[in-house]
Amino acid sequence: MQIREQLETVINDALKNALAGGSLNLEELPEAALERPRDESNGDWASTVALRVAKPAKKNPREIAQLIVDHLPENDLIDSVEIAGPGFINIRLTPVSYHAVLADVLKQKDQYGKGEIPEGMRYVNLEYVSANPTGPMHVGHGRWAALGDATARVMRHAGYDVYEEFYINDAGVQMDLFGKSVACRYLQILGQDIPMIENGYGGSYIKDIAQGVVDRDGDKWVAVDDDTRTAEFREIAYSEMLQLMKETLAGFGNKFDCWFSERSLYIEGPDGTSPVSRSIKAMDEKGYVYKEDGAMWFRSTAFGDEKDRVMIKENGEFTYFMSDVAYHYDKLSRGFDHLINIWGADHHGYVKRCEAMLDAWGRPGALEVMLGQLVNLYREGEVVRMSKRTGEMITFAELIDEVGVDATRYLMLSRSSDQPIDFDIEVAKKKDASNPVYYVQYAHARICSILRKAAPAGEAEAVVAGTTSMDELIEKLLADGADLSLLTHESEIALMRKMSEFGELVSDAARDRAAFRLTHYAQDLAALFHQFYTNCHVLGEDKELEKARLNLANGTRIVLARALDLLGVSAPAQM
RNA sequence: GCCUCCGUAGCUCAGGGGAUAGAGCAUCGGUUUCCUAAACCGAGUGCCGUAGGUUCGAAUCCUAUCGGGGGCACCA
Repeated sequence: MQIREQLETVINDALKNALAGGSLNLEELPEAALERPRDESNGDWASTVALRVAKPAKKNPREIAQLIVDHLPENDLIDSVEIAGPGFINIRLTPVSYHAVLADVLKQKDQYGKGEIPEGMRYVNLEYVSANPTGPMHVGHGRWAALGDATARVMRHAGYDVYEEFYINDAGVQMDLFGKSVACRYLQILGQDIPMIENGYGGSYIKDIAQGVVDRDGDKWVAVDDDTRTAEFREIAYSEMLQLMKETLAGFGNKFDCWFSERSLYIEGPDGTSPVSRSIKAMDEKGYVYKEDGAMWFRSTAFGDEKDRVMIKENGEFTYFMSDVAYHYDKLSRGFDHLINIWGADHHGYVKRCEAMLDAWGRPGALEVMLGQLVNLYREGEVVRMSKRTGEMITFAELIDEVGVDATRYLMLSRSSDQPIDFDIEVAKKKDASNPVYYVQYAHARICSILRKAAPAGEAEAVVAGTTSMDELIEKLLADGADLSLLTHESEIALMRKMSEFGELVSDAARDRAAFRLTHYAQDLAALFHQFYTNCHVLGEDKELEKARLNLANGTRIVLARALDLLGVSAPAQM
């Protein structure tokens, strides 16, 4: 049980005692109202319950606070209590309660801070990136890749069952244009003097794909009719682009559970229905579908959308929105409790109509759209959009190549998704204090270094050589346990206090879909470790103290590594 | 015009009802016979965009307003 919950119980008991004794008059038991004071001089925890109930209880808040303090039950959690200001109850915890936190970390290891989400809210579909397979991913997609992955990791640690999905827009006009563009380049390479098609794709990667076909197939596709060639090139180009995206994302550490094809929405099953037809039927049955001007409409205005939306055009073609209707219906039918989509802020206008369709199916609120602000790329303060090398948009793959996965992820995640990011490539590449990712990683590496030094001769070398793992070494080294009550130094207590916040941080960050908070936490924890390192020598101290401190260092390592892992950033044992 | 995100230290941003508003960077000064100085310690900076309102209490909630980003198709 976490410290907050334990404290809540204690405060609740005090309130109950005061109520039972008749010294406090309230209709119902108020909440413990615990918070962490910003200023440490106001204690480890504070309750504002006295301020909150002053009015209904018709009493001065300081008097109420005193009553609560007088009725506190016996416990080994609270060291001292102080009534401050208008009626704050400031609580200082015993060292014992912090030692229990560390013991918990050491026991639970990477499971520390794991939460539980009740059945019925747990199974979540998270769809993100979903870049069109008609070109390489740009830097903005990278932000969604980092954000989606970290969100999934954080939510999983909080107890959700997250299913990560990538929606491939492999149907529709853009795909055809893409295929035609490559086919056109192909013919040009083979000497035909033809112009690029109207609205064709201009990037040099189109030529590269075409050249690839020339190298492989020669002039095999020159003599065939246009439709065959277009279809063939569309598939070739599509699979090449998709493969490229999969490789880039895998290299970035993303693992999607599903790559969902838009085309599949239009394929009829043995029963003669498709996701498209089923989704329309489900809407129609509730009365939200109508025909007008020869088109088929969704009455989204019934749910607050500013206008109704066309699903099937007058000419019989499906709109892009139709695909989304079918896609979301399909997701629902796969049994998810909740759907989350991560979109760029430029899709803001599209949200309402998508939420409306879930209303229409009787699942209001089941879809949550996370809108993230965009990424502005800089190099030494100057805006860059184009790559110097290719003269085209800098791709996500190029960015990772230049900056590295860890720094890219960390910087992409280090601020709220409501905030646009100014990503400076040169700053991201710096390996000094101005780059927070290395600050955090360095703390981890420092801890590992201490642990290696503490190991018997030969064993550390085995780790460096790779014949045993860091985990095995630590397991052996700390097998005896230690007397954690020796950890009483201010810097030691501060570290344990920070560790005690981890579980709550994870569950809050998961609830608020705010993975970026983990970056702040990691930096705070790293800073506290560096302070501890400076103030408290570990090796060569009194044997028992050394053991206790090694355990504290290892506990810090565990939590630090977990925090980094939730961000998808590596925790190096050496730097 | 409508919708939405944002406005907090020199810069980049946290904090989103609670106490004297924080962090990193940058700037200046200090610390190494000793576990990684990629570190630590010290110093300064704020009409929390503006004006009203709600509240015991507002940077935080509400309204208005100013400024900036993004969006408002039978396009995808």
